Amino acid sequence: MKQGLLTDRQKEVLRFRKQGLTQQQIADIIHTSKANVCTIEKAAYENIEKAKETLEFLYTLDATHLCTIRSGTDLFDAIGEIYAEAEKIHIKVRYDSIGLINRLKESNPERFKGRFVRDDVEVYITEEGDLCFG
Amino acid sequence: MKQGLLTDRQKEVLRFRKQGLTQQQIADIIHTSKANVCTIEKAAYENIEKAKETLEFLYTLDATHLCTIRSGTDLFDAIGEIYAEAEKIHIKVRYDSIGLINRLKESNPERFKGRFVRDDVEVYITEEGDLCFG
DNA sequence: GCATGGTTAAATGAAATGGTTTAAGTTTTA
DNA sequence: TAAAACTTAAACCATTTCATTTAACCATGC
Repeated sequence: MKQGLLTDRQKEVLRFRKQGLTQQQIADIIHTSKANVCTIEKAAYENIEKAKETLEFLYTLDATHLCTIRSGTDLFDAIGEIYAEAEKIHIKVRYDSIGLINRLKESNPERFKGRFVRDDVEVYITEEGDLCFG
Repeated sequence: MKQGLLTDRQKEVLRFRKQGLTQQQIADIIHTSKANVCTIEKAAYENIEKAKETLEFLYTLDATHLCTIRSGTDLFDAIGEIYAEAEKIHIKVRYDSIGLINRLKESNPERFKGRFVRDDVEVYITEEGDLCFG
């Protein structure tokens, strides 16, 4: 059965990985080679990427591009920029500073290092003031 | 090119639809039958569903199930329940009431009708107090 | 050096997906 | 009610995807 993008095999491997098993250990359990476990895991992450990109497209469908937060930017400067840009187009952002930082961080936790942005972040906003990040 | 789950064809159709065109109008523009536009559009929504399910799986991988908000529940009762359940397992929710309602609503806007929940919503929480909805 | 953990490339077969047509159905609405 | 809008089913073919194997390749740590 395949509910979602991930195959049963891929979910199985991800779960074992989450438990801290090595690829070799997993290979032994599911009776295949570690190379295969590696490729299955890799395919899983590619599928997850695709899923994220798909939903991002959805956002851009009814949201307009607000601004780009450049890599290296301080988080607090970033939210300042977001508020400023939103004001320019007369949309009130639906989040306070704290909420905004939380939204940013949870959109893709790996993208932040402490107070700094690691990669460029595209910011979209809906007419209702909801934010999406790409 | 296919960046994400949706094919170029599918994105094209979704964009035209967002502009309010009928399937027949789109069919004329892209030189095919309206039946085909229908199936393309349908496939697009199936892919979007898959994308959502995929990310939901990711959440459940490192989040634990907190509670189920039953269809018909008042939103304000729902957030009360969420706070109560989180307290039981000694996790502090990372959102205030307003932020929590926003998170809920944007997780799947069609699922809410005014102050009420239309379909059951599964609530997951991470150790850090982040919430996900399934 | 050599065991361990991880990654990569090439090849293969089975399964699925995507776009298409044709043709038969609903539902909506003017 | 009749036209317009939308949905569904069946069949076709080309392309892609998945899991798999084998065999090689980089690190790291002892």
